[in-house]
Amino acid sequence: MRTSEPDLLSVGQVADRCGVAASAVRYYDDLGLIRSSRTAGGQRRFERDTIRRIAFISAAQAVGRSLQEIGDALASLPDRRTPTHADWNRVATTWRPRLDDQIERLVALRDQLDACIGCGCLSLERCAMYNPTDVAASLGPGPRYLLGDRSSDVVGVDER
Amino acid sequence: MRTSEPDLLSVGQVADRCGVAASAVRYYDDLGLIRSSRTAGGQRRFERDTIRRIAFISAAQAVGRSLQEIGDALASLPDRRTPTHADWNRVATTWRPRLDDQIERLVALRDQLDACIGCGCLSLERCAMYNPTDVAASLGPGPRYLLGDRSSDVVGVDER
DNA sequence: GTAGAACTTCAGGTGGACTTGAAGTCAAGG
DNA sequence: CCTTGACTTCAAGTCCACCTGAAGTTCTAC
Repeated sequence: MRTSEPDLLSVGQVADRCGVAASAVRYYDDLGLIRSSRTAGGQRRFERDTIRRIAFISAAQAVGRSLQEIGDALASLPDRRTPTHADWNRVATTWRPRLDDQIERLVALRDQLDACIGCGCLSLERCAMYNPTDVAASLGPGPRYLLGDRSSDVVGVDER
Repeated sequence: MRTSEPDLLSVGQVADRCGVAASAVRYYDDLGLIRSSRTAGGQRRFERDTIRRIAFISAAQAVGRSLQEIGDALASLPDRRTPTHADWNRVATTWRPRLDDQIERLVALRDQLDACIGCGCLSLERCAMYNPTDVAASLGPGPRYLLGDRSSDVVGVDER
């Protein structure tokens, strides 16, 4: 049973606090997204700021970032001390433009859907639907999109 | 060699025009997301409006929709005739609120990141980072997020 | 000191969206 | 008619982000 909350947290404690599975916590640890020390018996122990790192990981995943990208971002956090406001602020600052970008693209897509599907045009050069390469990048690596830029193929043919 | 563009398109022609792989086109066909007829020799042939369907599929995937969801949406299109403006409009209309919602959540996350990481607070009850369940749904099924709602665990503990 | 919850590693599984390769068939230009 | 590129099916492989289960070990409250 877990009672008090000491300075170092076990896998299960971290998992509970972050709302992720223990297996995920171990996985993040194996990937180096979070750090752990070990007890004499070999069990993982985490600093309390690990919770914040995992919160960041979850939020970042929720907007489509891969663990690879997230790891890159987290790499800018200090390894040997608890991150300060300034440390986190640096991470937030680098990500903010990406979020802005993503929002922009979604808005563009929505507007295009209205203007384009709505009117049934889908005229090839102009249409976001038909030239989705720029949109594909907006969510980072989710499914592979395979949207090779075939603009050379796109001659203004009426699709009816 | 593909020369003229007849009324019915082959897998390769559709793939080229849509910027997706031929294997993907076949896959969509197998899933019933697009329709095909067959030549005497058993080769697939697609109507030209298939291009539009695939454009829709690609765009929808790019914003995180699964093929399942996309299939559901496309199911409202007529099977035996080329979709009209009104047909597509119906699809656009049903999806618009979802896009709006998704945009809203992203904006909220961005603002929270500014307010929350920026200031270093991450105070548990208030923080979008720490209570990301509502955000997880914003991109549909991508990676599984596992963000079980543990708000009961979230007692205002100072994370330092 | 002991029960039992929580931990360990490791191998293998899952799901979605395809891709790849093999072995064979079809279509169209010369 | 023949070549060649494009097509066919089917089985198996890939990638990511984990999950599951087994078999064994550690931790902690009593």
